[in-house]
Amino acid sequence: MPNERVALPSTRRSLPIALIRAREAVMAPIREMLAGTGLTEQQWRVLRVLDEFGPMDVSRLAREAGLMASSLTRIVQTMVTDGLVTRETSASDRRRQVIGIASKGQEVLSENRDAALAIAEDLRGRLGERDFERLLDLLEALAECGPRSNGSRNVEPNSSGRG
Amino acid sequence: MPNERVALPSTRRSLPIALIRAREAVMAPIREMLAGTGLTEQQWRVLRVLDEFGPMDVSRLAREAGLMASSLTRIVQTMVTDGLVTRETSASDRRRQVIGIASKGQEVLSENRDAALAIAEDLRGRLGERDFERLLDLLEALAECGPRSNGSRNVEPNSSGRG
DNA sequence: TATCAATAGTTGAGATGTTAAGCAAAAGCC
DNA sequence: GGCTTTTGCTTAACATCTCAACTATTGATA
Repeated sequence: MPNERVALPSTRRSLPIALIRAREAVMAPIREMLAGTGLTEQQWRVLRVLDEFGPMDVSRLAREAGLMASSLTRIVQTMVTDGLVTRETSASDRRRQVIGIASKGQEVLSENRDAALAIAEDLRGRLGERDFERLLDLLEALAECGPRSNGSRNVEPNSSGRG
Repeated sequence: MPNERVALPSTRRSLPIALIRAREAVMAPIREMLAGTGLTEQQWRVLRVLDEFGPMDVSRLAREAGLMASSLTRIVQTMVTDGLVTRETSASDRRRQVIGIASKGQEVLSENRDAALAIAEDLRGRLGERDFERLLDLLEALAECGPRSNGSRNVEPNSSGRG
């Protein structure tokens, strides 16, 4: 029998779960599109960002594509091997790795541009122009009120067991 | 240099990326809360669902918690080992595995209930009551128009009445 | 009864998410 | 210059995601 003591908000109206379900629905057609290319959804995002803004270092690429730097390191390694992107050390700052689109990456983008556009417009149509924009605004507001609101970095020096 | 041929929507207004960023912001305080417990965010969701609805089989648990059945199999295995949940074969259908909360799971829930409630209310406050509800409605609508274009799958009559 | 299809759950493999630790280059300071 | 701190990226370890293949049970069928 469910616990009645404090009544947490229902998981049916839980933001974490709702965000996961929504992402699942949004990604379904994109994954279907990518199935024929051998790309993962993350690799596709990397190409999309580089296509929009041009070559950039790993840090910015991670930020723009919504990926963690540690994940991106591995993703880029695979993509370099597959001829999708290029990677070279920056001349002005040898710490930075500048990532750019390689020929095969351009091919994949060209071949899937129309399909991707159709998927985006279909989604926009289903939700409605107004709700679509409102949703993006709300998600952006949500992201803003998170980690970057201020310092307040809670440092708990614990590390209890659980190896 | 960016490709100009068709102009895909900007990644700055991309739903997949926006959803990931929003989830990141929402999960940050929850992860901080869970850091002291040794639970992952998925394990916490499992406990939350079982706490709200009581024992259930793996399929429904996966649906309610927004997890894939294959992931849940492994998550439950770990949680059984850690004494967080129980697992027993259903008497009426031996294919089904019924999952319930174990004593240690109840403990974790009790110990973190207040903190979880505070996090949820803080988020609600930051976004504002109206936007918070609107966001949940929009995310639900998005999830509905995804894999099953069926529509009308809504169980609750609260859909989009108000402005 | 034997058989086939559907369902519930599990497992395997490869890729990503998450955290912590590590290294090299750059920036700041004496 | 020599020293310390910060920054950018990488690696390691473990958990999860995703897809595909698999087992076991159930239900339908002849």
